[in-house]
Amino acid sequence: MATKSLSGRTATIVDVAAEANVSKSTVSLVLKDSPLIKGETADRVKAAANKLGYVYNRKAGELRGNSSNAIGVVINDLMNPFFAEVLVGIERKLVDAGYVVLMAHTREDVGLQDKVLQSMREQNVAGFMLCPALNTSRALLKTIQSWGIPLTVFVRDLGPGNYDFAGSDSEHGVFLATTHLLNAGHQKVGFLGGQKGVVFTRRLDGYKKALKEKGIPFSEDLVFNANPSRVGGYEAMNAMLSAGQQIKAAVCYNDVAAFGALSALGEKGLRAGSDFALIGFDNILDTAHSNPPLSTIDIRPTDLGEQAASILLQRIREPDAKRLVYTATPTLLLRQTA
Amino acid sequence: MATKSLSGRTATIVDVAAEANVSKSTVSLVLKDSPLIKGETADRVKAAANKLGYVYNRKAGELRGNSSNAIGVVINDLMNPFFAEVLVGIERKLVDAGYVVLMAHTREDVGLQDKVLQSMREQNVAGFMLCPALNTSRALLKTIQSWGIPLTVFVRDLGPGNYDFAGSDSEHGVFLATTHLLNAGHQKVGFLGGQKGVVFTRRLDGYKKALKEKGIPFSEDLVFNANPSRVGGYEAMNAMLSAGQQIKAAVCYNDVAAFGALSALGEKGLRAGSDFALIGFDNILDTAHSNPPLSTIDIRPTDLGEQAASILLQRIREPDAKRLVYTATPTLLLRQTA
DNA sequence: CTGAAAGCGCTTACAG
DNA sequence: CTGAAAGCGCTTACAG
Repeated sequence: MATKSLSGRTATIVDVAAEANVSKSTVSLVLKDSPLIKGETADRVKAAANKLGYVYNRKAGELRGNSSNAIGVVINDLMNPFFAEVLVGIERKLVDAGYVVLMAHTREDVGLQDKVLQSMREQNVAGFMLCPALNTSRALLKTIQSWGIPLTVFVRDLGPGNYDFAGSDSEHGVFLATTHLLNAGHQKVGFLGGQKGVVFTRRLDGYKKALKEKGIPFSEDLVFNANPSRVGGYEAMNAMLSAGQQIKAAVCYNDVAAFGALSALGEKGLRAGSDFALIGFDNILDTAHSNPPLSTIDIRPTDLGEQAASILLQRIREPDAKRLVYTATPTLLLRQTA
Repeated sequence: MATKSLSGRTATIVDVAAEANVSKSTVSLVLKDSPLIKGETADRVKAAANKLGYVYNRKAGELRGNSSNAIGVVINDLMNPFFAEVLVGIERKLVDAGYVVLMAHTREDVGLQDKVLQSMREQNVAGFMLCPALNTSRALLKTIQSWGIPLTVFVRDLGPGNYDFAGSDSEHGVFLATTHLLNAGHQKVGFLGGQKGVVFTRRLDGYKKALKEKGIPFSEDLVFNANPSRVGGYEAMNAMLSAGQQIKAAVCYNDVAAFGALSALGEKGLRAGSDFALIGFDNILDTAHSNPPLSTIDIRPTDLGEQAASILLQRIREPDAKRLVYTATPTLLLRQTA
């Protein structure tokens, strides 16, 4: 029996062809459900493949056809739930479309980022989804583009230029949050957390714009920088509280910083919502059941991931389409902290 | 010039060979820094490769050599920070070892899980890292083993059997937490969150064991099942509070459920630590700055991920080594909620 | 120390 | 409707 002859070796289309008494071209055609092969033959081939435990060798197929079904996704801060949620959206969309995701986590290390990008290139990915590490040089854009592999940048942009991008309207989001706090009668609204990068600048711009519209001068003294993390938010809130400025309201760089702030507030016996008004940014899942539930700017993280992936898929289909962009419209979501 | 002749096409070792006036075998050898080729020749080849913008085609190399540098990692609940942290550990270890990770998220969908596993198999992965979806059949183990691809299961085991595994001592962890609460003088200690699967059973066993050691009878009435999520924890705590049982202490299935519980407590004006004693499980990053900071059972999630990856790497090196297991020793980490 | 040759497992025109 | 043949870009004995 043909089965015996394999002896350990994994079956190939040649084995299947022999077992089914057809040529390997026929097997190849059957595997992709080509209408060229008549039903009876196809059935025979499938039975043979089954019998031999044949597994398609995608590597060989792709080498020959010069195709690829892998997408390289690079994320920098998976410890932040926001990015985990975005990744879930990306993965879902990509897998639904028949792709497979090559994932890399670079923890803001530009050198590592270069390395994984290069590695993904060697793997011959069909496209890149990149959320650039904090100090990424704009030159990276040209480099990747010169490789001729579709790219969509997400969340953090790389400055002006002709590249596909999916993100949110940071400026408008913070504008909404700040305006809400100002309208609620707070004279001094602080800005808490975050410190560098394009996103920070945009968010601070939204804050400034809201102040300006109310005729309130911007003051650096109300801005408390910190890592966009829980610890960062915690420290920034402590700094804010001990600055002797009587600040009673703040908009946060992101939800995770807001959580840290909530912790600092609680430690001082203060309750967000009554003693201090706080608004986050992102609307990660955790915000719905934090203590207390956080008011935030909703940019639907998972949906953002799906949209970003959709852009890449469209770019792959239409390499010459003009610039593709998705900007999540932020929405003010009031819960209990403001 | 050779460069011109490529015209769009991407350079191969044949092009590099022509440019450097050597054979393609020599180029191949130079690319892997073989000592067989003398320095001068190697330099010439490298210069040529550089000049042509040559990119190694790993797919072709692996096809020929029947090797693979991709590891398939399947996660089920990336929205839970615990798994995100484990994934970070896995990814770090694997990338350090020169591998690339093919990641899939199956959101507890057994059908999807089968599909992605199959897809990864076609990609010819060098190994699998699997955290099985909740209702995974034990038969999956045999299936994957029959494929002859190294596998390490992590966090959720698949029952008794001869397979590599990395997890934590759930029973002992919950035992420590329960005992601590009991020793603190709490008569009624509740068990909050979680509801099915091997991990749940183990954790509940630890709870029972602690009670037994103190001569306290186990009562189903103190167990409040719920999804191992924030909402779940929130609802379970509400049920616990309104059960009219005067429960003042509880150990939680995991940190995320504990966060939900914290939220429910806060809503009722209760402060964990003084009004209610609460202990989580996992020690995810968020616990250090929750409101208030959560006492928990530390199993070092990222480290767990690294250990799990190490096991797979070792299995790849030594296919015939005997069963490899890592069990994180849980440690009681007291912060402010207990 | 380097080259010629065979082959990894597929796909894709091209015949018939 | 199916088969024979060439080739995707590498690697690896084998000569020399």
